[in-house]
Amino acid sequence: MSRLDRSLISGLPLFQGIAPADLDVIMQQARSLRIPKGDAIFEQEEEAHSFFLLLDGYARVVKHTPDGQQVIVRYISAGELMGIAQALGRKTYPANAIAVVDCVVLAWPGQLWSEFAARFPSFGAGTYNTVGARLNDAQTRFVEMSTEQVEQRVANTVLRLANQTGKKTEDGLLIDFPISRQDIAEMTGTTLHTVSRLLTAWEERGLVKSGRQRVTVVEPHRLMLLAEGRVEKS
Amino acid sequence: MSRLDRSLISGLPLFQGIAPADLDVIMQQARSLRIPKGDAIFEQEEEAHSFFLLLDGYARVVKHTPDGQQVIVRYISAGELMGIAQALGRKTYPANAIAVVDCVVLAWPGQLWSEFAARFPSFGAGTYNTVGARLNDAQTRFVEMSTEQVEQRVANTVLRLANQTGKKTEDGLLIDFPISRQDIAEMTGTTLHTVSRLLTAWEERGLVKSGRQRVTVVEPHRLMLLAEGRVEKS
DNA sequence: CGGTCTCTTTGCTGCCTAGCAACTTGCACG
DNA sequence: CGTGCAAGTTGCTAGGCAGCAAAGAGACCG
Repeated sequence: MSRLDRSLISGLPLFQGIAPADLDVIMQQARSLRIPKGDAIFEQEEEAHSFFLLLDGYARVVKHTPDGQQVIVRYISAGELMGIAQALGRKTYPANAIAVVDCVVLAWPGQLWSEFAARFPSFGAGTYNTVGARLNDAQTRFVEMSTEQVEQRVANTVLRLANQTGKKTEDGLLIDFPISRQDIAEMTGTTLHTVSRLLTAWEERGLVKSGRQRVTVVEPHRLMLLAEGRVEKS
Repeated sequence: MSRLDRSLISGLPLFQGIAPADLDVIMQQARSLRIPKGDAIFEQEEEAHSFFLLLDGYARVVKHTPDGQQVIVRYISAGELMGIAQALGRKTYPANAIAVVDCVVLAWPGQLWSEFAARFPSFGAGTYNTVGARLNDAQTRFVEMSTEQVEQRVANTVLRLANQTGKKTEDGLLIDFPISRQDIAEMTGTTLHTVSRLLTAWEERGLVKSGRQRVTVVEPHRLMLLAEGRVEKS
């Protein structure tokens, strides 16, 4: 394991207002892990032994249903906490986390969470803001699933991903990690076939460009109108 | 306003381990409100001035979509906290809360939340357990919406409500507050017509009994099988 | 550079369930 | 005790989208 320097985390909002000496203390107790693309960071039902900070890469949070289907709950970007079951009094992780690309994560033993939160109030508050945002997000997506049809849901999801991770290219906003039609289907409660048809239709209208494991939003504004159901469907 | 005694809250899990004298302090800062059936306790987008404890009754948490549809996010039972936006760093309430029957709530000014959490760690931890449970619930329902068809979703929802609030009657478990077909539809992303058809079909098979604003689960076990999709549909 | 595997596209069919409309039931209120 | 309204029921139709199947397109590997 390499030496862990506080500079890895000192720029993150979560650690603002914590003294450099304290950051060193925090880092001393962290382990750094490299997770190859496709490997699990933690798994559903597993005992929550650690909590994690994603330093680099992207991770996918996935829930499995009893009958073997899977649903993508969210994507995690670099700088975000994950696996914070302890903060919510849970004994096990509620989902799987899979590295979408090669990732670097920091891991701390679970019982340290409450210690950190007590010693560094801004850390605790920051975590709970994250939790609040995720709860809000989960409910928003539940409302979407309840009230919108597939095309609007897929449009909303693509827009969210582009906003969360989009990299500017000459064509538009490119989603920054490999994402298949199947992945988008698992986020929106549809099938890869339907997603494929939609992306093709959108591409013909100039809204997006897409290819193998790749989606670029060309015209966010028009796609947003479509997501809101205020224009003709494909 | 009537005198507020600590006995109103001393039995709740949330306040276990807090000294009677401290409970008195907590109660001194509370206002007690009676909310008639149908009135709002707080509203979506409104500034989060208070947080609440439902002392008696049931409340419905509802989100409105921009185009005027509404979705029922959850029901709150007596003894639960609600409107704890402050705990998650939110400035406004994320949804409406409506009294489903005449309710009694305690309200505290929002800024007291962090004070309580700091002085009474078990209170803070209890809140976050609640938040964790709600996040988990929201994600579970999202997965259901993604992977199950209407009949299974309605079955799951009716079972959850019966478990959460069910009163034993000679027929079975009766959901303890008035709930219409439309309400169930708004929890499951379907229409009142479909809910009506399902309840009728279930009643013919002896799984439930239902009437105007009333649902009784007669055979939870068989309904559960149906919810899991392991038996023939109606 | 060819073979293979995964991802993607696309046509066709069928079913679930939304949407509409008309009718019935039951509760509340004067 | 009748009247009115909200809640519930039910038949019919249509459409959105899943499911299946087969072919096409990249990417990776030896």
